[in-house]
Amino acid sequence: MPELPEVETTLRGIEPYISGHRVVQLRVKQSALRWPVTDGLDSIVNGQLVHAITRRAKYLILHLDQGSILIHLGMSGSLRITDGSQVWRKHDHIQMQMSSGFALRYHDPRRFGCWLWSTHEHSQLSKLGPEPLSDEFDGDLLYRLSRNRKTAVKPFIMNSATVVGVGNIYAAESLFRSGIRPDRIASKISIKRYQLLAKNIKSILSDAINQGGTTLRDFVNSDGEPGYFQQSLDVYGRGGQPCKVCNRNLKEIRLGQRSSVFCINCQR
DNA sequence: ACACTAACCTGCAAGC
DNA sequence: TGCTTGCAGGTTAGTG
Repeated sequence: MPELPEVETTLRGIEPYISGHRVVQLRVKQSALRWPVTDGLDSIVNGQLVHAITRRAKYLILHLDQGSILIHLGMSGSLRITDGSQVWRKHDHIQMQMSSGFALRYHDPRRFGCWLWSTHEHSQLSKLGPEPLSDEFDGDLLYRLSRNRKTAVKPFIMNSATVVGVGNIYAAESLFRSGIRPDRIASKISIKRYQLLAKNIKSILSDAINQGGTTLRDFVNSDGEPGYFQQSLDVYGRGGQPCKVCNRNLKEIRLGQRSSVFCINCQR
């Protein structure tokens, strides 16, 4: 589920219940995630105040008195707020009980996410490119970084060293809206087209964040998964179906082991 | 430095 | 009905 808009929406949903409150208890039922949950995390964080929650790329960072917890939702993770007394569902792996009476529950069937403690900057964050919604990210940057790159443009924009937060869904959608084939070689795209692409990445991501906000009101004791696909997708998941613009059937290929759907007529 | 693959893990849908 | 196969929103470790 989690692309950047979902992570941002999760941050906004949980923030009021966690930030400014103290950790009373942390329970880890399953520590085998992408990396093992930091050993002894319970005793480390117990009693510490959560000062703030921030997001970097698709990571959430809980800032505590002595350090921070780096959380990633992987492919299937989710966070929700409970009153701390709810039964543990299958794949509920971690619960952080706060002094407020609310608790943060981490659910992740595929266990590709992480919960890591560090007293310094987390190493996972050290080589990340700019945030897509920041001024630092623009078409000029894409053009500059793409010189001499022989990779296809889709994996190029999904590479977190280029720009963070562009996952498979939004990569496909922003390339469609920009009229660029996903398999076009990155170095062969003009600066003008990269400017259009950067603009579309920004608008698609911020639209999705705004939509996520409307579908995620019920972060407390909610059973449903965070609303995700409310928006209409033009190409993602629509291989073989007609293009919404020209009606030709959309083509599906694989790039870097990821399915990539596009219109051979609208995207060049 | 770059490009590409395999790997982590479970659930689900499609095909036989 | 049941088994097998392939694929799924992400990221990194390893290979050439």
